[in-house]
Amino acid sequence: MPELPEVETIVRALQKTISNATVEGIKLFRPNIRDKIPETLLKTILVDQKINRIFRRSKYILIETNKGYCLFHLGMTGNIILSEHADPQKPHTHAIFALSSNSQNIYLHFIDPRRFGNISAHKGSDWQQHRFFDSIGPEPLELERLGQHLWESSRKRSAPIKSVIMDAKTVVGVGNIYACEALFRSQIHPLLSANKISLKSYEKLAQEICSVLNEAITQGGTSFRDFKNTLGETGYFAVKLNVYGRKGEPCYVCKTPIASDTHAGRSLWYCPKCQKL
DNA sequence: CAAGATTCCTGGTGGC
DNA sequence: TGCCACCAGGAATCTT
Repeated sequence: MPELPEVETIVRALQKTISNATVEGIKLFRPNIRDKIPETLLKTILVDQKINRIFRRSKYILIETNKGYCLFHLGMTGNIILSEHADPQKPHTHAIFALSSNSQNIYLHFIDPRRFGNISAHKGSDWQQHRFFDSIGPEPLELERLGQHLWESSRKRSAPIKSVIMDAKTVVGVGNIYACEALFRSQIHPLLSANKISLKSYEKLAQEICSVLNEAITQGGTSFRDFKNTLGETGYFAVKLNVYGRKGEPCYVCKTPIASDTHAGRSLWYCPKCQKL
C-alpha cells in the first residue's frame, strides 16, 4: 500500500532513470484496472514522444510529454518496476511501456494485484484541470503554514480528526498509516472532533505529519540501490511504527496496550493513555 | 453540506 | 492439513 513517501521515492527513482526517455510503445494486458484505461488517448500522448518531466501531485505520478500527461496511481498494491524484459515477469502486470533512453531499451511494468490503482491520461498542458486534481487540497510538505490551514479547514467540521486529515480535500497524501502515526506523535486521539482542537495542537500535528512523511522519504531514498529491480518495493514501513497494526502491544511511551477501533470503515490504532479524547 | 457507508479487488491470515 | 470467511486500504460515489 504505497503512501505518499513511497510514491515520492518511486518518482525520484523514475526521474533519475528515465527522465529523458522516449516512449516507443505501450502494451496493455486488460482494458481496465480500477477504471477503464484510455488506450487511444494514452498512446496519442505518449508513443513516439520524449518525456519532458516526471513529477508527483498527491499520490499520483505524472509523466509529461509535449502532447499531455500520463497519470499513474498505485492504489493499494500497485507497483512500478523498470526492467530489461519486454514481457510480463510477474502476475497482475497490466501494462508495459517500452522506453528508449540513451539508446538503451527499458520497460516500465505497471503491476497491481488488487487493481485499486489507476492509469489515466490528460491531453494538453493544464493537468490541474483533470478531475483527479481539480478539487484536492494542498501538498503537506509544500504548504508553509499547514497547521493554520488544518485549523481553518476544520472550524465547521465535527468529524473525527483522523477522517479530516485523511480527506484529500483538506490535505493530500495522508493515508491511514501515517495519519495514525502522526496523531500518536501529537498526542491527539484519532476520534476527537476536528473543531475541538486548538490551533496550537494543529501546529504540532502539522509538524508531526511532515516529520513522519519526511522520515519515510529519507529512509526510502536510502534503502534501495538498483532502481531497475527494486523500484516500488522501497521505503515502505521504513519508519518505526508506534501504533499502526500494534493492537494489544504495549505503547513504547507508557506501556499501555495499544487500542484498535473501526471508524468510517477504516481501522485505527492509538494509545488510550497518551492520546486523550 | 457534511458524515459515514459502500464499492472496487486479491492475497494473506486466523479459526475450526 | 484444508477450507473458507474475513480483512486490509484509496478514493469515488452513494445515502442519510
